[in-house]
Amino acid sequence: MVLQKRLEYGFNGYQVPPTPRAPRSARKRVSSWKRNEDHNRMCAFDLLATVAGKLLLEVDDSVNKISHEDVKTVNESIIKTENDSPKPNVCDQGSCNKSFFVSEIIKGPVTDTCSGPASGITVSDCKIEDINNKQMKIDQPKNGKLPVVNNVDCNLKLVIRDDDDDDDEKCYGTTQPDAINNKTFRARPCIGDRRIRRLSASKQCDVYRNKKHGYKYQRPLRDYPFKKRKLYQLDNPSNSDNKSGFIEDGSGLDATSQDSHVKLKIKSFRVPEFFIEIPETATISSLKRTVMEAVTAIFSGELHVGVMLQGKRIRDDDKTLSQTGICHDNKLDALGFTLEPNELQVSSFLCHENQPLTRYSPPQTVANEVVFQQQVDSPMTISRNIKESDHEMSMDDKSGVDSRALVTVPASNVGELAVVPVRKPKGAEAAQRRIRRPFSVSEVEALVEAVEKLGTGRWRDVKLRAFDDANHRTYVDLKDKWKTLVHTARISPQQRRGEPVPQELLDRVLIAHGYWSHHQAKNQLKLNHQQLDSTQICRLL
DNA sequence: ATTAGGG
DNA sequence: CCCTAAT
Repeated sequence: MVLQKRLEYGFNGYQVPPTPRAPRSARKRVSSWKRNEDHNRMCAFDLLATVAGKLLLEVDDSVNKISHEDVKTVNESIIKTENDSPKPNVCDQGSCNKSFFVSEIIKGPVTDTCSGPASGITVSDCKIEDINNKQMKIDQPKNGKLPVVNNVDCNLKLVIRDDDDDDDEKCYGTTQPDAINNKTFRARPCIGDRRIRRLSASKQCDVYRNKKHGYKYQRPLRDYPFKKRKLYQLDNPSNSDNKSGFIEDGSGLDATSQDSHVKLKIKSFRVPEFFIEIPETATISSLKRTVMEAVTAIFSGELHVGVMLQGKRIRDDDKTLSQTGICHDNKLDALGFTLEPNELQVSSFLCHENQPLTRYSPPQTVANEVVFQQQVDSPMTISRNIKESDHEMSMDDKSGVDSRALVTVPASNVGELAVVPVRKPKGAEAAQRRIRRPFSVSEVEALVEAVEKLGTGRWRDVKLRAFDDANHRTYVDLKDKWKTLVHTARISPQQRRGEPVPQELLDRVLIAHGYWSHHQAKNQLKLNHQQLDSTQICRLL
């Protein structure tokens, strides 16, 4: 179709670094994530392009014909200019999964739920509003050539917090556009056993006129790569009243809370790049509208959110946040342990056109994807200042309910759009490797101390003694760490890597190791003697 | 569920 | 950290 021809969408902007790093061992598991997911998916940008194309249908047909050649030229120019592949395709190289990203997490104290398996993070109730509180006035494109809009940057702010109950209601009620869109952006309160709280989103699109090719948005280069933000604790419910919906810092937050929820703040939701064609005679407002609609399309269906931590894909929905290192560990804190701030990235949003809040249950999909979906009535209504809505991340799921069954994608549209963000079952999908969390010196100290007392054969006790509250440290971990500690203590300091462990501790390690090795040997002898004795006794009898 | 070790 | 045989 002509339309398709005219639609050129590219993606050569920033790309999230490949999640799977070089495998560390021969037993490496290739991240099946990408492999499994990308294939049958239409990337969000495809959809955007499609939507944009539909918008263009509104333009007089004759106009389209007239401008066809120009458009072609424009696209080619762009390709050339951007030094991209001849046919920029967002979905190539599986990059479409990385088209969006959100980062910034607010880490809050966690206790009770840390011990339980978590089903993941659920996000919903998304609102999109013009960050500048401006009402979008859109004019219909008239006629003329078709400029190209590319590099549309969208920034969204998502806030996930554990504020209790009805805050969102308040929020929704306070603003006008929300009253209208309330339903629109309302997602289901629950996805499986995950409870959904609120999420705030805002978005802004900016466009500038490209001298030759029409309108082109230019993303600030300084924004690339996306900034990394540190975690900070947040525990002030009043923040939910923050009109802006943003928490700028963690000051004044209660870090002592025994609350077991993690505060997650998502900021800077960016669409690296995509192309939209509009008539060159389009007005600024019409351009805005087109862009808005295209972007809106992302939210018109469902969004699939991938969670990444420290650049690694978190695939196991049942992994608690603490296990992934997101949680704040009070005990460790009390011990003076320092947990590295973790960065959480939520990425890979896919949308499905014309899929308003429908859901079906693909038996074997999206095991590890957080899904939030929403419905958009009219792009026109999407604007205004930022609203907030929180989402609770429920980690107290023990039901074993398969959250995968809650993924949302109308089967009917699956084939049509080929966008099914469905992950192949691929048998028992290998569990994701845990996030590496190097032992801090204080942890090592605690470990040494415990081992000195308990010996090297009672790792469960060691765990209970010194790492009872460190959910991410299993007794196997402790055993492994001891193993490496012993090794570290034996090699020359020059060969050691990572955070240097005080020699004093290493000395203690060697001492304890020697001592307990002896001990164990002695015990073994004892046992052997006892066995012999009993055997002899039996014989005698 | 733990332990113990190799990978 | 992972994987697992052996307890």
